[in-house]
Amino acid sequence: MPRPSEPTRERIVQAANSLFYSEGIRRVSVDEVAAKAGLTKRTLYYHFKSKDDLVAAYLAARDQPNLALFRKWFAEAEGGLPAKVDAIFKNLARSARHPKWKGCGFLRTSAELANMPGHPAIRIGAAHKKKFEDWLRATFAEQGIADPLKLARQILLLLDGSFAVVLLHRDASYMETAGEAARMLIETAMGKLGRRRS
Amino acid sequence: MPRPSEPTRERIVQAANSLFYSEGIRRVSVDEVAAKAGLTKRTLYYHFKSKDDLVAAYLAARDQPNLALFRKWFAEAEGGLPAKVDAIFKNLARSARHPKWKGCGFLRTSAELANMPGHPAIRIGAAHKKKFEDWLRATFAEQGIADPLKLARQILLLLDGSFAVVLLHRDASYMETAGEAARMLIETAMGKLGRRRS
DNA sequence: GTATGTATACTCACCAGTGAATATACACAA
DNA sequence: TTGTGTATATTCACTGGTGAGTATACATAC
Repeated sequence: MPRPSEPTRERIVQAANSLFYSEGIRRVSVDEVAAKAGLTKRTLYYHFKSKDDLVAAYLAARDQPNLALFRKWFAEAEGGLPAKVDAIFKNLARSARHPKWKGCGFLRTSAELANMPGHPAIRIGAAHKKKFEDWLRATFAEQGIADPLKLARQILLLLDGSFAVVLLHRDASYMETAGEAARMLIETAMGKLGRRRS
Repeated sequence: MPRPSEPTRERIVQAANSLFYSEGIRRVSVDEVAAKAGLTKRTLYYHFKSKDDLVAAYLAARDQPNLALFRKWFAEAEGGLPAKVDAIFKNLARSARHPKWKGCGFLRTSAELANMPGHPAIRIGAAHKKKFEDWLRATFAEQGIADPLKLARQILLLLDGSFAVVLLHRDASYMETAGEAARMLIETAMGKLGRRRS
């Protein structure tokens, strides 16, 4: 059946997403992706010019939904800035307890491609993290925080650290530890910590 | 020439270390490791029973030296606890600027093997991080910090976060940002922050 | 009747692991 | 001191399997 066109491409990307994310890009063959999408490899190569191209599409497809989720968790949380950021880590901890969770697709791809610094997939990952950092920075700036970029980067470090550590230890409680640290850094930056000790 | 025995095994592990670290365990073939070590694949398989076994040996060989380096940087740094921990991040930033630097071998391997949670290589990586965390915790406990484990985990998160982020962005300045965050968390835990704002 | 898709069936390269044979060093015996 | 056995160490040549990418042909829609 010809003529599905865009739906077909979409189906391939979804199959790639599912397989690449859960098993890694090197371990999964193009044939497997094609089979999962319900078509042959040759058809897949009609829609994508190479496996690298497919990998890039896989990551590009994760960009927006991931960011949207973070923004949603932030927006829906009760409380001030520290609590709203903390909510991101709490929600992430919940996700991380699902057995199919395998860390951050962008970071894992960058780890697999560490010997190819200019690879398109890495640029997509870097852009993704940059967008998250930018959003945090803008949010902190709105709240009048003195060095919003620095704080945004610190939160990003805690976030990506918890992806890595939780993946290694399979212990989602590290996400909550990261959230607490984030809270504390934000509170400090907001100058709310003078009242802590006596 | 028989009779080198241990030196030979050592040479293989060093070749594996160099190749696996710089290109990833999946991308490097056993033949390549053997060639780099100056012998044939069959000889390599005399010393190691499988590629997985070789990967495990590669990581096991990185465990002690890595930890020793962190302890050395800590010990040699001037100043109090925050400054000594910060020194680890500063030194790491210096390492990370070398072009051959490719992040943390343990984390990258765990990212490549994310679909095999029980893999020996992952257990070695997890044990390595645990050792680092334990050392930090003990150090903080000696200084009378209230919740030394929590603080140790927060530092670990910043450390591993900076590995991941610097690898992705190829921007070592994130290491220094992580160091600042670590400093701040330690100072807060030491109760030295009350004097900051009027 | 030409664009767009899709499938069958291939090529060529690579790769983990093995079979069978060989070379060396050392122990002990003659 | 010279021979001989045995564990150690190494090689060459191979197998079975997989993987990325392609040549060619066929089908459908407009």
